[in-house]
Amino acid sequence: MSVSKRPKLETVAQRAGVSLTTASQALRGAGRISERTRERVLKAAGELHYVPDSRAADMRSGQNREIGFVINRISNPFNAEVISGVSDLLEAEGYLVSILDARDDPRRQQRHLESFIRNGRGGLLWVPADETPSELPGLLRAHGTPTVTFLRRSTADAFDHVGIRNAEATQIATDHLAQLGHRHLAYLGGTGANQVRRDRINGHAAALEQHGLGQPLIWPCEDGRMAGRDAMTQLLDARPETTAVVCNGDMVALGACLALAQAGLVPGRDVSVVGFDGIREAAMAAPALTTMEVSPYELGQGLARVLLERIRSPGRPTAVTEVSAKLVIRDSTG
Amino acid sequence: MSVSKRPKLETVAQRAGVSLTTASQALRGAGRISERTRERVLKAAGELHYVPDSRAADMRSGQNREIGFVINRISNPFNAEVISGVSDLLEAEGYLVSILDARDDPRRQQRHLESFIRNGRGGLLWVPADETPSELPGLLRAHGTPTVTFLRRSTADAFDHVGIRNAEATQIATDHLAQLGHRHLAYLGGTGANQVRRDRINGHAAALEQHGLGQPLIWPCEDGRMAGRDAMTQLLDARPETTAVVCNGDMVALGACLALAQAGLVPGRDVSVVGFDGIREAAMAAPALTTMEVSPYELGQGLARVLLERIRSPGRPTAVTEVSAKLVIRDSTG
DNA sequence: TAAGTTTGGTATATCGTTGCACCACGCCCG
DNA sequence: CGGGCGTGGTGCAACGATATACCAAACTTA
Repeated sequence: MSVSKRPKLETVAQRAGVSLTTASQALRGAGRISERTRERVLKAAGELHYVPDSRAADMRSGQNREIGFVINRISNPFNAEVISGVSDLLEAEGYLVSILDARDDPRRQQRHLESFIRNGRGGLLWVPADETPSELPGLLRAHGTPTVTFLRRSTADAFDHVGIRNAEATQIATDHLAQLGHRHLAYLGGTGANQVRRDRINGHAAALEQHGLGQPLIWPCEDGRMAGRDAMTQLLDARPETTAVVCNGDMVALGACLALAQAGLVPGRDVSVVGFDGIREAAMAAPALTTMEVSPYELGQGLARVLLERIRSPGRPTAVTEVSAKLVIRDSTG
Repeated sequence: MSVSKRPKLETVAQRAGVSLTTASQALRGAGRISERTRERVLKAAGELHYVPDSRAADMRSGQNREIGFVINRISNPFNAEVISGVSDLLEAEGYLVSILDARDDPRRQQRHLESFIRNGRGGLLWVPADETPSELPGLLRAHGTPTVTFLRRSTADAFDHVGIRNAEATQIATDHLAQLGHRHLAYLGGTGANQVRRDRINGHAAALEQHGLGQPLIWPCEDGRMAGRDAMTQLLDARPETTAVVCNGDMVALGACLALAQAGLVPGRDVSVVGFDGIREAAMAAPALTTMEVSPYELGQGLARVLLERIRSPGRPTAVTEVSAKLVIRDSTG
């Protein structure tokens, strides 16, 4: 089978016996075209499997309905649920959302953002990687790309932002544990010194201080179930007096529960575990996970809405939206 | 701050005091440009944060370095690992890979593919959803889009394809269990009647017959850990004589192990579980999962290679590549 | 020294589409 | 019957880049 070329508007126009402009208008429903002609054009287009080349169209019209979402670790359910929310809302508005996974690698992120600019997308949702070179925000601004940062703020806060009230959330979580009578807590998960984790640890520390429980015990680990399990196992070994952990994410928390079970301990009875995110599995796991719920799907929708507003009125001042996490008490604390 | 317009080549050329063509060539390293001039152009481009608009460039040159990957459920670690493999290889070749998650919804898939064609990507990797309207392959062919289907073949097999020898794999898995002495097996997971699942069930059935173990017991469920857990719990309840299950995926298998543990049973001692995929967690879980390993990351790289060949020589006949899954015996069988 | 060759650079057409100005025609109305 | 208007459509420039042909000057070479 030979390789067919992409059909173009010119061919459609010829087949329908009209001019290029008429064909274009007929297909778009613009201009003033008689019903009879429009049908002829539509028929010709259908027969040729014509689909307009929106790169050419966008170039001419200055429009662009492609949105990029640069995120890290799409396999994390929290991210996947956010992506669902973003996609559903933007697709309903006629946009195409394409996902670029930087996997927390600043170099990959850089490549993705440059490709993104090169391919002239209409808008960008971006979770900045931990070590983002400061020239990137400048680059994005210079191109006037409508941009919303998510979760982590870029150094230059010249963009709209949607995030979580991290300190507040971990403070509530820690307070919950303290009120249950726990005296030896730990903060489990996360690595490095990004703003999000710093805020969460600060909130944790503030609550500890409030209850007179001293300095926080920070136990870092990668994000993920297995990493959480292994870290918790080590923590149990090194600090057996620990009876409660606040986790940096639900996956880590689920891993921690796994470690407890393997050690013959019961989450929620012997050791309490609080998660963070509110992924669907948290509610279904056994034991069901107490967590600081942020409703990732809805969060994604909110994020998408902010981007739409930015696209529709580029001039407005940038806005920062922060949502509160809600303590959902289930069986992993007690 | 006002919204800046995207810098264009013309501005760069003016600033460097050269013609449009010279600027273009200097930036691309094409043509014959003196070192001195090239540096002037590069400097000007840097100062303006210039990034070429590859829509315009591709349009003129007929090139296109954007690849779309239409897949279902990016949160499944198997898919995520495949995506990593695909991205790493294609990005090294200078392509941009964007992910479109159809979430197994034929309508979403349709929208994504149409957007894809509209935006004129350079190549397509595609896991066809279960119920794919037959006009889609025709549409793709009419546009000459280099396309490789993955895992599931589209009805019209006019595309290159990379898949797994499914029947062979489940036959090996089932044989392994039969040789361990199991007599009451079940096939756990998957829904609907797609080709992949049918093949796997056929392989399972063939091995059963070979060992004189009668008809297969099919126990469907959605893909995912919690779904696998719940299905296994029901299976244990309905068919307590079952001592071994072949699973449609590692996530289901991990869920099955969860169900066993909750029922006070030990995977690999009381009931044997074989997974399918070979995701990283399979090796790290407790108990470590026996599985039919297909090395998703490498599989993704192979998939990307097939697409590259198709792009580089569009005329060659289409090829079907099938990889064998390898039985990796760990602790969940015995 | 005339003719060829290399070096460094420019002018112009072109990719596929849309925006805009404009035109031909028929009709209505004073 | 001339002017205004609505209807249906066309032609051309433009979006931002690259491909191609071409050109002027400097340098070889016979």
